Amino acid sequence: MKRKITLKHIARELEVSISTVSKALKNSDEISRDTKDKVQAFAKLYNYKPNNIAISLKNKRTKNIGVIIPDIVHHFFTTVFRGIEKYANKRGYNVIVCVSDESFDKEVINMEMLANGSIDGFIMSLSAETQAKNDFNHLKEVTEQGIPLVLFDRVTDEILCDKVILNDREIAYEAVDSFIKAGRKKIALITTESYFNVSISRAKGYEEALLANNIDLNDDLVIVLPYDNLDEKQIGDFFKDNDIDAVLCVNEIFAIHCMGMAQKLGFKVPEDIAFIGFTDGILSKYSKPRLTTVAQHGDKMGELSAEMLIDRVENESEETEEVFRTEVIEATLIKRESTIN
Amino acid sequence: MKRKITLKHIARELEVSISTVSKALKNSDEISRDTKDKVQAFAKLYNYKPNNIAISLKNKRTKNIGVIIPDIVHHFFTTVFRGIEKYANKRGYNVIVCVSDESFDKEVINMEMLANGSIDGFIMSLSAETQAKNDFNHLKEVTEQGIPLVLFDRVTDEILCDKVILNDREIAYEAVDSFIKAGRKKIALITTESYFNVSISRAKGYEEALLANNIDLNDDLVIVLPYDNLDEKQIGDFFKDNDIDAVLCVNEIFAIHCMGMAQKLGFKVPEDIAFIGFTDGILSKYSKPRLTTVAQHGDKMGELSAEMLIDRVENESEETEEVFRTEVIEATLIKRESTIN
DNA sequence: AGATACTACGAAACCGTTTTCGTGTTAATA
DNA sequence: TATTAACACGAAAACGGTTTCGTAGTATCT
Repeated sequence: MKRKITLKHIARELEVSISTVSKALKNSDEISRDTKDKVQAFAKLYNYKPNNIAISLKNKRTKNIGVIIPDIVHHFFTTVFRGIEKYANKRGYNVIVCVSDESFDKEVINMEMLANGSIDGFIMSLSAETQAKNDFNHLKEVTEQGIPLVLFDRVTDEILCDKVILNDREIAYEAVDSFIKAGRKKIALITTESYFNVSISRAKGYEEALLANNIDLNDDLVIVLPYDNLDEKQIGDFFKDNDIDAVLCVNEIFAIHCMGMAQKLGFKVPEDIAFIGFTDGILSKYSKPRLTTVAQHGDKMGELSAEMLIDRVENESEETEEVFRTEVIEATLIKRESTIN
Repeated sequence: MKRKITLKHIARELEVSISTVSKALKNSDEISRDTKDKVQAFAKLYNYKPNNIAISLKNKRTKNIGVIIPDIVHHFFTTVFRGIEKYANKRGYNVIVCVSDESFDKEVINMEMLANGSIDGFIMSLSAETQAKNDFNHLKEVTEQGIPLVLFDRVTDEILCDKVILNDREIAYEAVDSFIKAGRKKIALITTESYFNVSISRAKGYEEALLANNIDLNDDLVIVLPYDNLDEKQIGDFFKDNDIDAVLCVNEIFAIHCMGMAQKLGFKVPEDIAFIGFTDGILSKYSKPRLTTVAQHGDKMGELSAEMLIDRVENESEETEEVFRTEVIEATLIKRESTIN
């Protein structure tokens, strides 16, 4: 077992000082050609690689970024993560992932674990609990320490930092508008608890589209479901008790699930009821009928988040008045069979 | 912006030495009650937290583990990752993830990035390209340096290290046997290129089950599909040209895809053809009919991998002759509608 | 009173780098 | 020949901790 070799070893072996070795490996012109050759050859022979930790300590830069997401087994977050990882790697950064599991406490613990030198900056999406509690002190502490932070998708106005969001309102408007253009008028919205900022935006787009088309809002056509543990009966009743010809769902699971329930009740999709869901995941592509969805372009969101974070990390020098950006990713409507008639 | 406070700051402020501060914070009984109180109060007031990087350098332990997986947007790997992250966090470790994207080169680069001090050990699953090339020098180098390594699922005999695998052969046997017990005899296998160790095992289980039931092997009933970019025609022809009443697919996408194609051709599932797939992902739960699958218990696999890795990391002291373990996770057959008749 | 033993703390080494600054040697210049 | 400049290198500090060891001062014991 050949242990890692250090500058000290090389120095001792070659009977020069550590500083000389360090400089020689960096091709400093303070060092003679001869010495450089000797050192470089030796280093290559023994496969010397500088110790990242030591460099991090010296530079106060880890080249690691911390990502905290509510859930990893979830298509949207997974694609965002993939975008982050891809971009970060390209710029020589590694990614440390923590999963908050939608829990406020875990989010706090994870941030604290990472905030003590392990990472140069955070990319995160708020947990459900954090949004419900409306408590962002852990984020404040981090930003006050000067650690760059980028929030994506589930963001909050309470924190000043860079953000990357989806044009949720506009795309929901567009989706509902497309229903109306196709001659549908009894349009339902299936959403989550309102503390999700994205749900609020999507609901707003839904309402605006209806109003713009002179359709009255009808509270009966809006149903709020828990994030998990869907109640079959509640959904079934919703379809039975209301006269509905189109449904916008704020996520993919809701859409697939509700579409399934509606079909079970005898409704034809899209003839009787059309469906559009958010998140263009794998379920939408393989469902029957294939589901029309809002593609959130998680990859792009992740890449952009990583770019914004790394740029800020690397330019923290310019202590100009910090001016934060909020970038908007344009969602697109992927039309499939659940809306064609 | 309050910058991070260090031992040095506290020492200077309280007019004691750095060593005293360090010991006081660790409640050393070398330090008087008075001094300890003073230091601890001050530290709490200014929210002192030791710098992880400095500790890592000193201890030669980062409390980070590196995870390299071929793909993150893939249910099985995602659940394994979740298991790893959950367990690792419980033991105070963070997880750095790199995605090899099924590429040999990326796998190598990622390993090298992490092997220079960033992590205490690796958990990985081989990329398709690595398995095809059969080149494992990057793994050898890492293990020779004494960095613990755990391989899961896609493993190789070429490398001596801890491993966590699925009882692929046995569960494939069980699946095929269940087809036969249900009266089916014309059983197809839809698999991937044979350099995947798991595909080989599954094929073996398939064959053994047939032979054990006195059914002759028929090469026509075994089809090899590329990992992505499925060819509709090829699959359609497969069902048209052969007389098939049951299909075992080595992954979920193949299963869903092929089941869809078969239905499109007019076959009834499960009446005409029954399907079983590997990976109990979200597709299987929402498909029509719902798909019978082999649950690989990725979470458990991840947890076990992390446990084995961390145990080894923390016991590297006991330089006993290294004896490596290969643990087997028992897959289970989740029976759903695609096999009930 | 002198030897001994605690107590409470500080100096310094160490982890593995980078980087500044100082210096001995040689070569070029006045 | 004395001065200066260039060259090639090493010592040491620094990053932020931990830990070993040495010691001044006081308390205890004979």
